[in-house]
Amino acid sequence: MSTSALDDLFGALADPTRRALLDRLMHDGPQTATVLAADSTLTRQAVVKHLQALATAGLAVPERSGREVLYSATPERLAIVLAWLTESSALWDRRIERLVARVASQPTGR
Amino acid sequence: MSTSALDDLFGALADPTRRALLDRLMHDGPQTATVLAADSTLTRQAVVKHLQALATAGLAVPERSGREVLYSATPERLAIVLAWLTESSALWDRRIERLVARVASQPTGR
DNA sequence: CCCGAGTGCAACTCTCTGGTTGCATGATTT
DNA sequence: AAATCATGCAACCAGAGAGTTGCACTCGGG
Repeated sequence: MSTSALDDLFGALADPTRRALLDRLMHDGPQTATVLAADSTLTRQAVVKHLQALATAGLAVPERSGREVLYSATPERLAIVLAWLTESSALWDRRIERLVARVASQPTGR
Repeated sequence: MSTSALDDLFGALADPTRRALLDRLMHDGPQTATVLAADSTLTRQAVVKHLQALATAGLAVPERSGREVLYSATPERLAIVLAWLTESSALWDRRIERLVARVASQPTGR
């Protein structure tokens, strides 16, 4: 119901495993779940679940390539978190508010 | 164990009720749990738990005043989230990286 | 065509979490 | 000192989340 984008985003980022996964995707580029699971203590299935969590939060996207599925990081949605951060802490610190205003003024896509 | 600050922060922010509570604290100033529970559908105890979650994340702090306990928002720690955001998305967008560098250059603690 | 690598689905366990209720404790005010 | 109001603590419950295992499916190469 009230599952807002922020819920999914913060929820996804609340798990250290997921943050690590996201980092790997961003640094090393698109990866398959089995590869990611290989140099992890986790099962492939566990990794898949984490990737799906990232996907529903909009932070990653799966793409089929032959018989394997590549997950890529799509961190554009982190802008939503940034927006909340600044908006909600506007009273706290005007500095940040100003900084964010600049970001928002530029095209968000890519 | 590995309960890092980010875990607590993102975890605390993942709940819409908690975000709403934090907003109220920031906008209306320090409030007591019973007051907050009054204009909410939740029990006082539920509110207390949420406030404690915010407290362990460092986003709020309880202060005793007579027989009541006032919770105040301490959003300075949101800077940690901001830091992670920019640091981890540095590859994604250099723009934000630059913006954050400025914030970091200024004294954080009031 | 068939085998293997990779993925998807489902069931199951365990723990954490959001929420409740009930009662005990501590401070205020009369 | 007593009644009151707010907080604190503990037990308890239902549901979500993290993780595992097992098996079925599908695509690609020999």
